Amino acid sequence: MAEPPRPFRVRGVGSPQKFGVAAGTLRGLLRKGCRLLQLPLAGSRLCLYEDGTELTESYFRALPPQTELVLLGPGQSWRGCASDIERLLAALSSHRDAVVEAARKLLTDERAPRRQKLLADLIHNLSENILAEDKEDDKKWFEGLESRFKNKSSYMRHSCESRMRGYMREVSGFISNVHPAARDAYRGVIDLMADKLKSVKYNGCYFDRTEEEAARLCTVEGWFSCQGPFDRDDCPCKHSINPYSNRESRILFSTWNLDHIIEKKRAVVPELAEAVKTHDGREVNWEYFYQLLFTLDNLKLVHIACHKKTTHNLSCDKTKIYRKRKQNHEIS
DNA sequence: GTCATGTAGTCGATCGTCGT
DNA sequence: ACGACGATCGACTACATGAC
Repeated sequence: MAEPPRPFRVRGVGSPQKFGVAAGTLRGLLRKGCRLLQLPLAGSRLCLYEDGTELTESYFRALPPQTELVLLGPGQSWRGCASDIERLLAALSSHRDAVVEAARKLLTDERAPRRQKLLADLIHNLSENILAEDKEDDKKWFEGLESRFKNKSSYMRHSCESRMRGYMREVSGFISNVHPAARDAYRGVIDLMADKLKSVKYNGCYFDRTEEEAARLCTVEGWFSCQGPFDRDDCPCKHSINPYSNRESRILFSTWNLDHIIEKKRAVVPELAEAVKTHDGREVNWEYFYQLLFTLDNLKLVHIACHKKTTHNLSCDKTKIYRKRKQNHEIS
């Protein structure tokens, strides 16, 4: 029985131009592709654009429609698009200073906003100094910051710490909304959480690229990836940023948010207030609330476009609000 | 408009370290 | 012991966007 034709995107090695080609079999697709790109059928193969895997008939049948493919003529090879990008980057960076200078010259006379943006983005991308860490090696990065900051990582740490302190402040500020009879208990929980926060240095490690891998949110070079909206597993736009790269990225990074999956103000803090009020002799599991408020268990780093300020409609896990009763007595 | 979600920055008090 | 200095930290201000 003949397979129904499915559409694919086919390009050659030499040019990025893509053609829409439909076929039901690998053989059929190859034939049409060769005609389009004027390649001999003998010795030509098709492979995945993404990683260069050569197609077999059975692999072909499993491909989703619109998969991007590269048609290889005899003797040609394709190692995947990564090599494409890397070739481009290598070509650019070997003439980096010259390219930047040329782009700057063009930009001074450029009036069209679209071209202005392209040039500015190019300059921006090429004038990064990602690896520089200390102030003397990248003075521009520190412009506008307090003089006490001497290296990039310590500033990034500070910015994370101050976010955490802000959360803590908000928890403390809620005490006026706590039932008067429960305020002492609430204060007790605040103190425990504050001590814990202090002992882990306000989780400043999340933004610090010099931290060990398990502790930081970024790569060792300082790249952060958007973790996507609270109700998704990934970022649909693949947002990423390296605030260590230049001053502009540093400033831009401040618009990225640590978003509480279970919302701090709508859910966690009110639940904590309720828990200390109606504990019925049970011990409030402050560590659970600590996790929700201050740790990556409940925090996602998101690009502002992935920050949904709408109600999340998530509530705390009722089974974790109180400590489990002790099964056996402690021996002192 | 108000309140919620976030953010950065300034100011001043306090703490800790270092050198005299 | 004392002062200088930087780091730390809370209180405060100001800003943006979204929901209602």
